[in-house]
Amino acid sequence: MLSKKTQYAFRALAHLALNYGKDPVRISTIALKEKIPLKFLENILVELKNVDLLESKKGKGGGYSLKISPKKINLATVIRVINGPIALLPCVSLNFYEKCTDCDEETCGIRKMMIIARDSTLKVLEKKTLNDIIIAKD
Amino acid sequence: MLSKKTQYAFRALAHLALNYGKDPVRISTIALKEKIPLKFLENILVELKNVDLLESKKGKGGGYSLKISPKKINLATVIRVINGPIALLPCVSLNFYEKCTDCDEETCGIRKMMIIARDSTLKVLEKKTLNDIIIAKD
DNA sequence: TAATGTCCTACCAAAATAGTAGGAATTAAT
DNA sequence: ATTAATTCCTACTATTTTGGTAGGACATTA
Ligand code: FES
Ligand code: FES
Repeated sequence: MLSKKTQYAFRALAHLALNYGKDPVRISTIALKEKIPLKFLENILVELKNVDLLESKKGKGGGYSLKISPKKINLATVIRVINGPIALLPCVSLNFYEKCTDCDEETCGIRKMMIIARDSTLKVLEKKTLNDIIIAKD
Repeated sequence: MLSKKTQYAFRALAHLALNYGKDPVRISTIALKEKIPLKFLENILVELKNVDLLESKKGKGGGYSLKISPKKINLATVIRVINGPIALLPCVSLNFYEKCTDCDEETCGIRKMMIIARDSTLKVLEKKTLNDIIIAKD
């Protein structure tokens, strides 16, 4: 399951997606509207900014906004930044690969199945975007 | 990601699948061959027994064996028993549903996307079985 | 009744999760 | 220049989950 932090990230990003092209939105506004703990949200938004999904402006009239179009931010990207690997096992992760201890990759049937599962999941998560989230509301 | 415990469970089950129809296998044998901590493995096997995937025999000549055919044990079942929910959010879990706090299910676009992702993942995990794991070795 | 095995209860340390606190840095308006 | 508004940074903390271990009770077979 995704962490609450990741769920918060999605809610915040969906909020910002609705404001794409408009003025920046303050953290406090997002926290209030989306009911996310303020200081926790601060951490999340900075992380998203550090990977260039968001941009920020300080001082009066400042806040956060999406750096790129909601159509170009897919769900897999967000999950990887905030939550980590999408694959079910480290040995099948594309972005966070680690060798399984005491298991031989060549002959491992578990691994082969988990590759199939991963590809099936990724097919959805890499195709669906923030834009799909906000249009799905209707 | 799946816990190490779940990965151990799969390794043990794959081992037992290869012995399906034969004599029961001792915990200590599985622990040794699959390199799983013995006492930890005990816990795992008891859990799998409690949901009727395994059967056990005590005393000399005893051990564990699959209670049903490896073709009838799918990966989703194993994951749910040892690891918990497969869905990415509590609000889209079929077997471990919980309401999201501060999020309205009717209008939530995040939820709608995660349902699609869940179905895609389940399509694989519910179709693939222990038998697929052991034949995939070749 | 002794040996062989599973089963049960309880405990433990390390890591991850879900935050909180306090202030520094930057920008904009006065 | 000063002040107010806002993000940004560092660090701390409590709770839960993970990944085990220990010791013996219970059941089965020879
Ligand atoms: S190599 Fe990763 S599970 Fe076997
Ligand atoms: S209802 Fe579960 S994420 Fe919105």
